[in-house]
Amino acid sequence: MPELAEVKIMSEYINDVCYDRDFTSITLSPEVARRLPLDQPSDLQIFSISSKSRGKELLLGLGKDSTGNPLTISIAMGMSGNWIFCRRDKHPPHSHLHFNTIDGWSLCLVDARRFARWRWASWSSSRGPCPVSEKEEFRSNINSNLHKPFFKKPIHLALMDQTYFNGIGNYLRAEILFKAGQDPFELAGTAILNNPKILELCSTLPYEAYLIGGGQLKDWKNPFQVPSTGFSEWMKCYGKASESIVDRNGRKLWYCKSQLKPLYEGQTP
DNA sequence: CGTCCACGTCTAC
DNA sequence: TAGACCTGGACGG
Repeated sequence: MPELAEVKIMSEYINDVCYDRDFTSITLSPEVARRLPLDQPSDLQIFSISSKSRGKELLLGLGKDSTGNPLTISIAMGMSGNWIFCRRDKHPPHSHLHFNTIDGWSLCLVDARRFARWRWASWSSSRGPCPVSEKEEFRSNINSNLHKPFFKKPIHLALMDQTYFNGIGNYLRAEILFKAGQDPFELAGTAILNNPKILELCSTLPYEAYLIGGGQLKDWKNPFQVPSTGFSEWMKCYGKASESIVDRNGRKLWYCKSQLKPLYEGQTP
């Protein structure tokens, strides 16, 4: 579920609810304990929690270990992951990772489909810069690599690749291509060179989605419980467009032929 | 009841 | 480049 906007909202939620809290333990549900262990360092008795996001990746900071090294957990939220801060005796269904305070509260990762992943690590080296919080690095990372074979794939596939487009997912892909008037089947390198709107929208659209409270489509709900009314109107293409195909990776690509620049009219996949 | 579908990665032929 | 990994909601019979 969550793409850049939703992960950024979650990160701010975590900072909000964990501010000035003391945590003492990390616990896992039996469903995930074997597959995704997260052993608590023996010298980690009392810790704080702070959060950052970078594209679709979330990084929890738990202070430093006894030798001064920062303790961080890298988390990917999968399709249905979200966070809730609640009493320790009132964990909601499907809460699989819990950070427990000394006074009976828990920060819970709730994830019905269990696609979320976590590990003791810093930022993943396989993900590129964040198009929103590291806009210039995001752009230069792409512009300085445009000659590489990676950019010979169609733009609709390149946009889903987290090594360059960290944070872009299926609904943002559809909205970016649509609002850029971009033929989804043009090769990524030439599309990016000829249509500056693409990279610009990679930054502005996730930020817009963030400002209106995220994409509250199905199971994902803004943990701040902000009444989000505008999202279905903000979304112009995903789930609405006249055309869709299943892409090479099995994801549904939504696009609208009538919005393409004249150059591309009449062309077919 | 059943089938299809979902905002994402992973790993294994 | 399929599948594997999962649950639940929508919708059809």
